Amino acid sequence: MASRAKATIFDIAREAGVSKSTVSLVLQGSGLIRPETAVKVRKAIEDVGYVYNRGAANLRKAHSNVIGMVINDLTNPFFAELAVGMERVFQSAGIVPFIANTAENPVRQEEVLKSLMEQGVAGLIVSPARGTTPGAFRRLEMAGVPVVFAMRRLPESRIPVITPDNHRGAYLATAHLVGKGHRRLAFFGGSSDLIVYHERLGGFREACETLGIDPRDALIIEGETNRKGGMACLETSLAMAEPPTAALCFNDAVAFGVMLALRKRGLEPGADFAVVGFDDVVEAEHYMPALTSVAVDSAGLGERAAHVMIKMIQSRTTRAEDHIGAVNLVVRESCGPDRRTRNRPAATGAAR
Amino acid sequence: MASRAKATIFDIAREAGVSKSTVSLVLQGSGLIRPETAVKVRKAIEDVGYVYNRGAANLRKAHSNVIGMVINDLTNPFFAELAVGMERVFQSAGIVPFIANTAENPVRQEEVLKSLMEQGVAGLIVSPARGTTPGAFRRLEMAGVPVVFAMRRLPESRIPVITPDNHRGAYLATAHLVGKGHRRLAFFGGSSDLIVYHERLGGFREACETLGIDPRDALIIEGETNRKGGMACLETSLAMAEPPTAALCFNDAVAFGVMLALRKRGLEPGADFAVVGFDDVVEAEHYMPALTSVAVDSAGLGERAAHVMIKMIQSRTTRAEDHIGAVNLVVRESCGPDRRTRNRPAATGAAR
DNA sequence: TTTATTAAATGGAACGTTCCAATAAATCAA
DNA sequence: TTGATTTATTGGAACGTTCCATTTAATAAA
Repeated sequence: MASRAKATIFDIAREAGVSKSTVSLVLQGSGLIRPETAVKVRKAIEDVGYVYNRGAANLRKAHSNVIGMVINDLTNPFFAELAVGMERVFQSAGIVPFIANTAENPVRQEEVLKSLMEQGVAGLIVSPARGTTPGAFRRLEMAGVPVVFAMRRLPESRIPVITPDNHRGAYLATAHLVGKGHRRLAFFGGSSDLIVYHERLGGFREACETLGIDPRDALIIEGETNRKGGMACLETSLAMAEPPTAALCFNDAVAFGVMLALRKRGLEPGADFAVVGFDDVVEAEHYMPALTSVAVDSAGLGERAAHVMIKMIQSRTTRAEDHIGAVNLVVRESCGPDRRTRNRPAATGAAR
Repeated sequence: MASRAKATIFDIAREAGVSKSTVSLVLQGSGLIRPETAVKVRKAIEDVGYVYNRGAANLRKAHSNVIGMVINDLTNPFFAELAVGMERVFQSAGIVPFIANTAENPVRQEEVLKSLMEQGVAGLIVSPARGTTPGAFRRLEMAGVPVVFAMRRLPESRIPVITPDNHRGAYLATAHLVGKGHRRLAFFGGSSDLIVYHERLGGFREACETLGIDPRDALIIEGETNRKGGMACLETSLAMAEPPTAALCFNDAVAFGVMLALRKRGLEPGADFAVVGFDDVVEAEHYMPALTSVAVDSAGLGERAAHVMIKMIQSRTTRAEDHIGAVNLVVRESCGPDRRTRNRPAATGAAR
């Protein structure tokens, strides 16, 4: 039961027979106090069941040891990994990250951001919700709180960004498909309100152009960025006069949807229709067939974002370099050669 | 650039030509101030770029509006859903949940808990890390902070618990397998340091007993609670003299592992070996074949936990009723009848 | 008009820390 | 011994709020 009025440093002081200042010093691990005094104080701390009041401390101290990470979709394993990567580095720096979910809702995001600010966070790592208005972060800039964007960027914003090289990833994946002999390609899923979409689509387009794919043979179908979206995209594409034989998907979830839809039609992903995903979530490896995907190392990006944040806090600046993370194509079993190609033999892929 | 010394209510007061108390009242939405004064103040708040300092406020106020949720594995979509459920109800109650991940590490958990306490949270919802010592929450009890456990419980603890009915879920699933004609059953994955394990295993055992399965035909293999663990369990079981024909898995991840391992051996999950999962994560539905699983409604449990927490905070108590959430078996395609059974025809399952 | 009542605004103390300047005690140099 | 220096400890002010008790202004009742 217990729980009398919360214990403060004064209670500790009384218990240990020293002054509040001494207690404070012990709490901060100052070397100024005599070791014996320190143990005495520490015992008292234990005895009175003291819990440190960081709010009170922050009133005097320059800044707090908490940073907020604001994530647009916690249920996406991809973002969860990002979070885990960040936590790794923050933990070893003795700072505690609090995660908040915006569920892809700008209004919710506004609330979360406000609340985190009020809590006095030292910095913010944000994967902005879709539809975030450019002005949404002006308050934070005004307040001088360091912010870094992770995975997603906002148009016309001076906030540093940590993202994978989406353009290159899409280029690599597309080139892989072309190398397998595919000539009628599709880009499935995503929508143009996402900058990531333009980046990935850009890589796809450039690859098509460079490698001599007729623009009319590069089909683009927007759609939701989940399994359902993928299924819909496939259906739409197969209903066309000359359907594609391979698709690069906006992300792995879309790719899974495409594979599901193929199976439903009695087609075998990989053999009958090649599909490449993006993000390389853990599931990709365990799928049937295993999904070829562009690995973005989200945990690594999370670590990177955390490091940048720590740097910003230490140098008390609100600016930092962007960081574009390397990507690489992980070739698995979801894209075989184009069966209908017979004029030129399929290039030997790096499948293993 | 901006960001002069942080603005306080005094700055607002000066700007608006009122007293700090008036500003405070406006901030709290008190009806005592004249509307015109209020707008004047609100304008000043905007102008000076004020951000509320909740730490300072909490120094006087009874308690804060933040509650912490401490989760043992954020990368498990199951827990992410739990989090999402909680957020839904907290949001509408105007309280902000901060999520922290312990990565199944008791030491990390200790740190996280400490940090949250120092931050002055109003309450804590915890899914304790594996290997948590019973004493780990004594400090919290002493401090009188309301705590509820979600999904997992601790031995000999008086902290209220919100969990699914694991025993019943396992019973249902086992009965389903028996109904399909299986007589040599296995329970795959999990380990005895988890109370959940004992609950689920208990349901399995009771069903076997009640439904006349020879105890020697009820095989129990512990293992990691992920895909790898599932694969290992299957291998071990098939190496036995009289291998089982069906398995109830500790959770869906284990079940996915089992299915993967079956495929690798050229066996068809469902037809050649029946497998049932537990938790019914979203993937279960989309797997190939779709996984029969015990649905636990994690989002619902999250909502429930949040409600209980709110009640506890309001009635300033640290006690509450446990809540055992209903479960139901979602029958899909991963368990057909036992092919080797021919003495008695398989009971018609509730497959749809 | 005077007085009582209500409405609006205010000053001051308190919340639990940190940190500076000051003191007290111990050690050293002369 | 005395003063200077170092080592430990301490009191007080400050941080940005809230809330109570007051004051002031406006309105109603007499």
